[in-house]
Amino acid sequence: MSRDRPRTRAPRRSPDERRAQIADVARAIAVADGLSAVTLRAVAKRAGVAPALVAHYEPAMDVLVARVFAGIVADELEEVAGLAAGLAPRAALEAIIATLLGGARADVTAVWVEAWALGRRSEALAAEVRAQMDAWAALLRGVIEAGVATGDFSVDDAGAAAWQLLGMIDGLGAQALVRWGGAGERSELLLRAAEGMLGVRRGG
Amino acid sequence: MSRDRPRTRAPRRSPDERRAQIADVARAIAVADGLSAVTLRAVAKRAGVAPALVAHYEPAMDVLVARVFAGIVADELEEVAGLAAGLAPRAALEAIIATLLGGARADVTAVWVEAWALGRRSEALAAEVRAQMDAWAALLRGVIEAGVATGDFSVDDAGAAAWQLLGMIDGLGAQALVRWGGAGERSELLLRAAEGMLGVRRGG
DNA sequence: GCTCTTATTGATCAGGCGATCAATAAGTCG
DNA sequence: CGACTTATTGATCGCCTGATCAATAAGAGC
Repeated sequence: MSRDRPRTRAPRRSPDERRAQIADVARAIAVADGLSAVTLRAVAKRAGVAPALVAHYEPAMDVLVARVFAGIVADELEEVAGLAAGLAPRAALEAIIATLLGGARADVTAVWVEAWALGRRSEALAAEVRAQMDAWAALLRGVIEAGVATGDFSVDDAGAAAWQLLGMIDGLGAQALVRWGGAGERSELLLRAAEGMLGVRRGG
Repeated sequence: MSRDRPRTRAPRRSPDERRAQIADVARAIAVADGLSAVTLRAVAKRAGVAPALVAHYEPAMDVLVARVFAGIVADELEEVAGLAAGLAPRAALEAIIATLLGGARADVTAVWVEAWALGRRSEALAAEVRAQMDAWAALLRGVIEAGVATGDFSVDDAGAAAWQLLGMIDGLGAQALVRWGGAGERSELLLRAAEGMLGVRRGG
């Protein structure tokens, strides 16, 4: 009951354990309340530890924030990549779009938007944002190139198309944070737009 | 040279003048350094006035921030609407996309992204974001409906398509903040995507 | 059980934020 | 010229942020 106020000194842990705990706590805060809620004191409080200890393990908070962002986003990428792995290009495209716009991912999208905004003032975060965008674009480019190879897609520059598709996905996801038409309708329309961009033969 | 430190009391102005000056200064700060840089003290400093005076005219800073956001975005909307006013649906679509993604609008896009993020913590701003998104969607819906009427476009739900298109534009604009392929290529691909979504007969 | 390494902490600094209020001074009106 | 309205200010409060450092105590190894 009175456990939340740390009257007692936090139990001594190995640096690795403590580091891991801090990372976990920071991530939980980011998902729940946004990247900007990942502060020295918030992390310390939730970890049941003095603020100075967090500062000890994380000498610069913006680096921690950048790492938290990277972790969240990379996990989602991995999940989606696994999902699309065995599928044919058209099916993979559909699966990716449906998954990302399916709703229930609003928290990750919020993290993206906030990272974009905060990245203007944190070089560490900005660099990580660029890296994660690269990774996503690479995934999409792979799918598009596969589709070009099979003849499903017809596009000159797969890399450019991948960036474009990524932008469209991000934009619609962000929009969903504020206003939602039905999720089904959203992915349906985006799929048609993507097909138009990728030169899919309609009804194929 | 030493004018930036206001050794002397600011000249007395009529409330309307002062209000207008504060609004102007706040807007300039937002465009240059982002919405989150619009603080009581920053506005006061740049206006050459004591912080308390700004607080006097703007009892709640988040309301000022929301108003600044609305002003910036509404002006852009008006500009683009005027641009598309006389054009046929296809040409209007092209003009809107080319203008918004043409580059040189990175500052406005940054304001959008930041408003999205900050809106999570400022109800005043969130409401304004919703209102401005509504206005943009209405503009796009008008163009789409006109296109459907002329037979240029073929789409079931013009409203849904408008939201979708808006999301795509926002996403690509935001993406351009971080990474840019050529601007020309960007609008070209988006146009194709939009055509796919709107059911444009290719080569028409 | 004693020693010694080190994980942990309290205190504190320097800075930023929004907001409030009595005091001041600049004009305006009689 | 004097009185009065009010635009403007300085001082201050309370809260937040990241960061630093000497002091403390927990636990491992001998």
